[in-house]
Amino acid sequence: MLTTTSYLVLGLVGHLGSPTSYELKRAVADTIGGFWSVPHSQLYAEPIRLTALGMLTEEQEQGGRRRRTYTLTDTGRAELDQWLAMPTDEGTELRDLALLKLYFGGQAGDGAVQRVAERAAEVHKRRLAGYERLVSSPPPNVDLHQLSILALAARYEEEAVAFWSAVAADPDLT
Amino acid sequence: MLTTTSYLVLGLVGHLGSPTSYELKRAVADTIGGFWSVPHSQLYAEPIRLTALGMLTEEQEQGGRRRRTYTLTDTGRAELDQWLAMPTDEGTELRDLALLKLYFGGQAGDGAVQRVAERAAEVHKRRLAGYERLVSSPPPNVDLHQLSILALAARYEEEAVAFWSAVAADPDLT
DNA sequence: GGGTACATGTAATCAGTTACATGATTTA
DNA sequence: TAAATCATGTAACTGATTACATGTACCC
Repeated sequence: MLTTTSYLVLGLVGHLGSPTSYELKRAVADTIGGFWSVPHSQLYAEPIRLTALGMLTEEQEQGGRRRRTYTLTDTGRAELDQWLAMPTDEGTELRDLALLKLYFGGQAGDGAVQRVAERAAEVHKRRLAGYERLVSSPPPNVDLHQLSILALAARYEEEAVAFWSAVAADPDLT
Repeated sequence: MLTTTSYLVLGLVGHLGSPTSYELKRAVADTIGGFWSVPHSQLYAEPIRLTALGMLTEEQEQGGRRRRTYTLTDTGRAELDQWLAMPTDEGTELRDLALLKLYFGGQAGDGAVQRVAERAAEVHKRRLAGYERLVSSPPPNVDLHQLSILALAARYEEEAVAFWSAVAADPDLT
């Protein structure tokens, strides 16, 4: 019934207190987005569903932008708690278009693998720099668990930079 | 128009020659699944779409299981080539339910983070073992690009094991 | 005061998920 | 020959994607 997106929203609302959809969007873009992305339209649609289910309450501004702010209900809090406490057997899915292209690299034309690899190396360098900036000067209301995740993500990005640099240097992996 | 799933199917059909949907399913489960999963129903539905678009041809067995085998058309091959040659700006998304739960660990009840971490450590140990087995004795028709990806995935799994073990040992990260 | 970027949402379409269902092989 | 598992598919529903659209604030 509830999807992962639902729990993500419940968790964020719990963490942020009484955010608007736009604030959810910002929070996702800043941090979670790296390992669980959600398009912003979902961050408008999902709170509405959750409100209908009694997991959130909605309060709308009168006048101005007429923004809606959401807060957890006791039901929503209980649902979130129970989900957080349940271990999962799913591992990590390294969803990555460039890896998918490399996977089929044997079928690619001349130079294709190298060009893909060069771009991927750049992308991961940028992300790595971003994470390092975040870890060294974290925004307010980022806690230790969240920081540790950023550190793990940063380590992955390091691996990825090394990996793609090697592929770019020797696209046929001889 | 074409989705990533489309290209995944085109790539697999190109790689395997003339697979059935079931063979696509096996190929995904064995290797790609770790970094780009697709439910099996899509591996039945998508080739039908691609056939309608003229990118695949379908041949159906008479009698027996009446399986359908697919092969690339020239159009399909061209579409795949062009996609493979195009670099992408998207990075890796580390889609991981356990990380998401840990992200909200500050809101979780007593012992929840630890239990999630213990399970996650086990899951990643198993995956690591699986990748190592694959790398040391790869199945036939796995090429060098694919092997290198498995090696990268294995390195991530090592990181993950270390990460989750540390969290399990000290859930509050003091 | 006009442009530009930020902020806030809605609508249509369709891929993806989930569940169901049954046929073919193997094995005990 | 019964049970279990592998293999092959279909159907319904809905969440996710994509595109559009407009309002508000800020800056030059």
